[in-house]
Amino acid sequence: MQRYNPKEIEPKWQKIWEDQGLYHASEDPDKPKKYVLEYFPYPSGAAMHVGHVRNYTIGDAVSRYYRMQGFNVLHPMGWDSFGLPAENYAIKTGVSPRKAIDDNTSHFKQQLMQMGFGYDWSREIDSSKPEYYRWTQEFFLLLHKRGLAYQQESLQWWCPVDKTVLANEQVENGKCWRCGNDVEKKSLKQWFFKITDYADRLLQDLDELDWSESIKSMQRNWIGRSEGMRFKAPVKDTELEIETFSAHFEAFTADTFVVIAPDHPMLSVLVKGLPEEQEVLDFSAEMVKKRDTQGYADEEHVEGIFTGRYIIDPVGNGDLPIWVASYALSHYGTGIVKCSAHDERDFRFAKKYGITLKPVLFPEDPEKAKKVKNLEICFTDMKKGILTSPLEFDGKKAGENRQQIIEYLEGKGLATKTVSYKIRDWLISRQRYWGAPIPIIHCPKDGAVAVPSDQLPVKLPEIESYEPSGDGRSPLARVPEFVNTTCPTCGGPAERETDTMDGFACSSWYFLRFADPHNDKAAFSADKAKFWLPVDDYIGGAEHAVMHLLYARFWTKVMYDAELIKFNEPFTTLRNQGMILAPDGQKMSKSKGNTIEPGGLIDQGYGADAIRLMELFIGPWDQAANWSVEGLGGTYRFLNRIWTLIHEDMSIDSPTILAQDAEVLPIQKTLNKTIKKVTNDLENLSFNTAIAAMMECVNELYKAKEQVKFDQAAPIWRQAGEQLLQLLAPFAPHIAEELWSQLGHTQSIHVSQWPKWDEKYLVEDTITIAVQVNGKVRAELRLSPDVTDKDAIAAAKADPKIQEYIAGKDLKKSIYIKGRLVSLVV
RNA sequence: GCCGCGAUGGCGGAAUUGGUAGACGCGCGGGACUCAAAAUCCCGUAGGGGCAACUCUGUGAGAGUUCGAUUCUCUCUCGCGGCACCA
Repeated sequence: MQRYNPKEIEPKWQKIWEDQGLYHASEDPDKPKKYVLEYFPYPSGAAMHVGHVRNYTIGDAVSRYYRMQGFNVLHPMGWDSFGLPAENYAIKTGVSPRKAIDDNTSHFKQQLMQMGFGYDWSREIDSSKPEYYRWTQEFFLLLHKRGLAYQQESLQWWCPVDKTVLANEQVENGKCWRCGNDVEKKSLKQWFFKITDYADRLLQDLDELDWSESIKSMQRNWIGRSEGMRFKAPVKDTELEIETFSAHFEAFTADTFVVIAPDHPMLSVLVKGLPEEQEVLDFSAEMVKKRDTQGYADEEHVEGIFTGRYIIDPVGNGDLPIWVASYALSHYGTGIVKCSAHDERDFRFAKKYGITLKPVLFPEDPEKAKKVKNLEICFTDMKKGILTSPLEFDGKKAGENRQQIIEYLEGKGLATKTVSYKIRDWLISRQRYWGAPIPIIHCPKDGAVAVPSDQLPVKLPEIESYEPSGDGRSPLARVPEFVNTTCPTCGGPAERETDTMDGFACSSWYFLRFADPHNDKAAFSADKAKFWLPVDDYIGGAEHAVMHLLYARFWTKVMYDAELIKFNEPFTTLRNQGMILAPDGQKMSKSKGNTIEPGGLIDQGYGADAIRLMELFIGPWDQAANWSVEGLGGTYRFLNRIWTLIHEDMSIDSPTILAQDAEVLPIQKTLNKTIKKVTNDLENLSFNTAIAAMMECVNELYKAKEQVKFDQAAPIWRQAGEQLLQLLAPFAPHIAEELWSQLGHTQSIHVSQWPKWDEKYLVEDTITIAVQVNGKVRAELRLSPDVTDKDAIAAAKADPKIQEYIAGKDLKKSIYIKGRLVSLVV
């Protein structure tokens, strides 16, 4: 007998599928479409490990299932290939990023192919090719034209190792997200995208999306919308006016001082001419430096200095001193806050510097209230706290009167309702070589001028040295042929922008390019985009929760506003697969030396199919799991059992007519039960239980093999084998295809029609009903499924075991739950 | 601190969403085949008690709702992920 040998059959079918173009998608209007997408990977030099593979396995299983269900499936793959690693590698080795990326790409592609993933490779894209980034530049121009791209000189996070600026979200705990080194602040003129203009829509539209709660919550958190009141106040003895923002304004009459951020642009104006001017500015600069380098991690350590100025409080709390405080943030709200005894930080700050506090909000508990009054404790509960001031709200719960307080303040013209956000504009300038050049020309006469669309792409020149200049300009600044050009407006001499775009710009629209990857007239045709998009199933890791997923949503909305597309969210459903950890429960990493690569497992003989099954069988796909080599042995054994079952027992030349015979009924039941279970589980993405159901089916067929007279059962036997293979096909495509062809099929199993179950095989003549007495199961009955309530209860009461428990007692209650149990209460 | 998710045998996990807890797999124990091993196949496997039929306990902890709770409500403990001086 021929043994199951994945090493032989897997490469064979991979080649046949690719040669036949099995996964080529085309715009067929007769079939409903499904667009299944996994985030396009960065082709790094490191090998793919079993953790990465899970992501692609999910997408592949889903897309194969959809195809067999009759959908027109688009399942593409490409390369997110701009970015720092290739450039840093070039600096180290002298190998050009282009070459490094090309080498890595072919290696990565080969790894994907040996797993048998069904991608439409005719749609392969590469974000660092001019054919692609030409359109990334086009979208820059679109944002620029719509007033959403602007340049600004400002203090920016600067990574001294990567020698480039970073967006907010790319700074993690004061460290660079890429290299992990401490970041600094540097003043530079940079390009931004105005994502803040879309903050409200990005927030609101989240509600409609079929995304995991945790990702939605991360985005909400990141956008950080809070409603509050904005107070305007004149600065005493000056012509100046300041504005403060407060989301917890209910106890506004308690305000006794004001704090301003040490890096607030207004600070220098505020203290101008005062005797303490220099002292305040020096101290503030010191605080900013301290905060940026080491931070005020310890909450006890707040610092500050009195500015020498006061505001005249608009709500009548008198003259309030203005302090510079280390905890005030210049970029949140207005950067200036009115402070009171009802905020932990304000309270601590005031105590430290001996500033007056005046509580007006108290807890119900009189003991506690006394402590609040004596300033022993800080009370901040704006929901449950009771106000004593102003008079109109005396004795009322702050939480229940928030709206009334807003109306009160607005009615008296004391403050205006405002919304504040945490999200800041997206910084896209990179002082690096390996990115899409920003298509702008700086003209001494006309300023920053957009490169006309017909002059795109602004091509990345080939250079010799990739070393950043260190002065804050990209290596492109050293290429005169690139820099020197003429102004598109006046024709005079001008210079090109030397910054390149953040890699997240490329990934903010790549899902659209897959719809029309070879179009050289436009980024995509409206028709093709309309046909394929939005993405139906987007599958990826949670690491993209705020950056990529927020930026892509932003660009989509901009394109929608520009009427380039008809949808306004790019990803209808988002699935975040759980991480695969090393067997010891740690994250897999090269440095820890605990990575497990599918290539190695394939070489050992397990085969891609067993690995794919294990990726999904190991647990719910969205939960983390530890990789288990023993477990892989289990899925491999399962495939062997299927091989034996079909190869040995079924590949006989038997008629495919369905036998109706009492002997084959158990097989019919097993089969139809499994089809139903696997189909429903796939709809719910319960891959692990779908695989368990197939294992169960195989076990039952093994038993049936012993019991049933083989000859008589042959036709149903064959049908069982074929349908089982079809169920297996999305998970283990190679073995399913091989056995399918051995059974005599000439067309691929992957374009065969998904089997349907027949309910008639699933109805039972008798069912098992549990009988509970006082909530405990005491007996089991075999009854007809359509037994009436009355009969079921009567049968239960008549059961001798039940009699033992209920004899001579009052029956208080009797319940029959159809098909499940009888519950008796005595 | 805030937000989100979770806790079930020796292990990964299942349970039709309120209805017989532990499917399926791993591991372990026993058996068959074999001169032997591997591979394969079959049986057993939550814990305690009993020769047994059987019986008691059991889904992180405690309360509650219910005829009935792994599932719903509240309080707490622990773990994972995210954000964090956000006024």
